[in-house]
Amino acid sequence: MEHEAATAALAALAHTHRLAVFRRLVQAGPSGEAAGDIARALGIGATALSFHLKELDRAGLVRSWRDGRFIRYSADIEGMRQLLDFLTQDCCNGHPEICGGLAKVLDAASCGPAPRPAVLKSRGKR
Amino acid sequence: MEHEAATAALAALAHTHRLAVFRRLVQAGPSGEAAGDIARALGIGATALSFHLKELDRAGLVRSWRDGRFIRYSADIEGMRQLLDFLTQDCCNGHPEICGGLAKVLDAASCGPAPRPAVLKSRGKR
DNA sequence: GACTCAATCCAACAATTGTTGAAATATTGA
DNA sequence: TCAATATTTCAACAATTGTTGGATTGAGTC
Repeated sequence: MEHEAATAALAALAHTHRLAVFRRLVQAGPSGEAAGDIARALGIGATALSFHLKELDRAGLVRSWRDGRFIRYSADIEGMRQLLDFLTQDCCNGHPEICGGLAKVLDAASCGPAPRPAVLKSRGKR
Repeated sequence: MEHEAATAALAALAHTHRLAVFRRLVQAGPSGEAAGDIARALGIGATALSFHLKELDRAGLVRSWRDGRFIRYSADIEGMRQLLDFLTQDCCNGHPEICGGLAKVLDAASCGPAPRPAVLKSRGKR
C-alpha cells in the first residue's frame, strides 16, 4: 500500500458514521450485513449510509455484493491489514524491541484467502 | 480508547502531510526529530507543519518537548497501538481464525514503558 | 405489467478543514 | 541587552466534505 491509498483509507475511517459502520462490519465477519440493517441499527438515513458505504468501498475497506433485493457489505480485512502494516512500517527503525515489535507482529498476521461472496459487485478504482 | 478519540486520531492521520510526518516519526523512534528538520525534510512550510503537528498532538499520536532552541517531536507508539486495537476489536466476532487473528496479535504487542524525554511539554486535552 | 421495497444518484446548501503571510513568543549567544 | 534562530499564533481566504430531500434504478411479488 502506498501513501495515497493509505490517506484515502484513513480519511474513510475518520468519520463517526463510517467508523461505526466499519467496526460493525469487522465484527460481523465475512457474511457481512445488508445496508438497510446497518442503517436501522446505527440510526443513519439510507441516503447518508449509501454515501458513506461508497466512501469505504472506494478506500478498499469494504466489499459489497447483491443478495436478492438487498446489498450486503462486509469489511475487507486484507485492506485493513495493509493499512495497519503501512502505519507501523519500519517502526523504530529496525529496533522492534522499543515498541513491542508492533510492526513485526502485524506482518505475521497474514489473512487467509478472502471468503468469496456469491456475486461480487465491482469496486471503484483502488 | 473510545469512538470519539479514535475518530480524532484517524482524522489526524488522514492528511498527506500529517501521515508523512507521523510515519517519519514512527521510524525515527523515541528520540524523535526537531520540527525544523521535519519541515525541511518533507518540504513543508513552518506554519503549516506547526498546524499539523498540533493536530497530531491533540489526537494523542505524538509527544513533544523542548530541547534548547528546538522543539522535538516523537510518535506516541502507545497511542498508535490503542488505535490499531480499537479498529480490530472483536474482529470476526470471536473467530480470529477467519482474519488471521489480527485482533489477538495486536493485543499481544504491548508497548514497554514509554521512554521519557527530559522535559515534557503539556498536551491538549486527550 | 403494475406495485413495493431496497438502495443509489443527484443537486443545493451548510459546515469543516487547510493554506498563507505577517506578527508574536521563546531561547541562545554575542 | 540585542540580534538571530526556531516555532507558534492569528486572521483571511480557498477548498473540501457532509447532509438533505426528491428522483431513479433494480429485484421480487401480486
